[in-house]
Amino acid sequence: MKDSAINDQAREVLQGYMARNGLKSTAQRDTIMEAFFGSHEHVAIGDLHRMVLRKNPRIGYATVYRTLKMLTECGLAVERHFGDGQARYEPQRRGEHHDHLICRACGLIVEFENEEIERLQREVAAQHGFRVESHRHEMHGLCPRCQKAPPRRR
Amino acid sequence: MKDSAINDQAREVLQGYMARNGLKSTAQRDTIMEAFFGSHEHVAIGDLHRMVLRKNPRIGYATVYRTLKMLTECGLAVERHFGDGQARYEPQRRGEHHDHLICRACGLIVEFENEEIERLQREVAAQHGFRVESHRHEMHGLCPRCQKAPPRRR
DNA sequence: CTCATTGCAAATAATTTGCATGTAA
DNA sequence: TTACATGCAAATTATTTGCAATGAG
Repeated sequence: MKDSAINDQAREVLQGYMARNGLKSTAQRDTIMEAFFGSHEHVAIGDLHRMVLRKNPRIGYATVYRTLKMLTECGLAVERHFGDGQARYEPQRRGEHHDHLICRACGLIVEFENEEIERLQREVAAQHGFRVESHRHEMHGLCPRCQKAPPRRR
Repeated sequence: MKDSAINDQAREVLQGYMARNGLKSTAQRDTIMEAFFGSHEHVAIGDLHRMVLRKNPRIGYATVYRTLKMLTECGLAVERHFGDGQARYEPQRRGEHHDHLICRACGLIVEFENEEIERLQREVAAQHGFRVESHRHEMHGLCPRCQKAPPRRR
C-alpha cells in the first residue's frame, strides 16, 4: 500500500458512499482523486485535468468533471466560485475552515482562519434558528503588492 | 423630477464615475438601473433583462450585461455566484452589509449583520496587509422550518 | 454477464465581443 | 461632429450530456 494524498477518513467516507450507491472504483478516479487531494490550491477543473494528464494522458475532461461532482456530493470536495467565470474545487477536510482574502487585481488568494469569527457565526445562526452545515467567508480587495504596483494581472 | 429607485448617493457616485470616464447617460441605462435598484432580490442578468423588456422591448441582453458590469465597476452593484451556473447581482448600498443565511432545502435567504464580525474581519485583513473593498459571508444549512418538515422546495 | 464508467464529441448555457448603426454631448 | 452606446448576431468559455466501447465486480 503506497502512501497517498487521500487520508483514511476521506477514504472511509468515499468507500461508504460508493458502496451505498453501487459505484465502482476505477484507475481514473484514483488518479484524479490523488491529484485533487494532493493539491493545496483551489483548483479549477481544467487545471486538475492538466495535472491528471501528466499521469495518464488518456483521461478525459468529462471524467475529471464527473469525479469532482461525485466528490462534491459525498462531501469530500467543496465547489466555489470566485468571480472569474469558472468553478474551483477544494478538498474539504473536517474541522478546517477555508476563508479567503482575494485580490481583485492579481487574483491572489490567501486563506485565513479566525476562531472568534467562527464562534460569532454560530451565534448568529442560532439566533435565526438555522442549523449551519457549511459557510463561506470572503473578503475582496487589493493585496499589499497591488496597492503599490500598478496592478497587473498575475 | 419623478421619484426613483435610485437614491441620491448612488446617483452621485454614478455621475462622478461617468464623468470621469467619459461615459454617457442613455435612456436604456436609466431603464435598466431603475429596474435594478428597484429590485430587492439577487437578480440574474436574464431576470433583469426580462423586467426591463416590459418597459422597453427593444433593449438587448448585452446592454443589460454591460450596464451591470459598469455598476459593478463603480461599486454600486455586487456580483455573486450562488452555485447555480449564473451570476447574480445586488445593489450595494453603503453601510449595508449583505451577509446571508441560506437554507439548502427551501432556498430561503435571511440577511444578517454583525458589527463584531465586521470588526474582526477588518483586523484579519489588516494582518495580511489587504485593503478590503467588499466582502461576502454566507452560511449554508437548514432553516428552522426545514429542520422539522420533510424539506420541500420552496 | 451486467451495469457503471469512460472518452469523445456534440449539446447547452452563460457570458462576452465585433461591428454597423444610432445618439448624447 | 465625434466618441461612446446600442442591438444584433456571432464568438467564447465553461459546463453538461449522449452514446458506443470498455472494464469492474
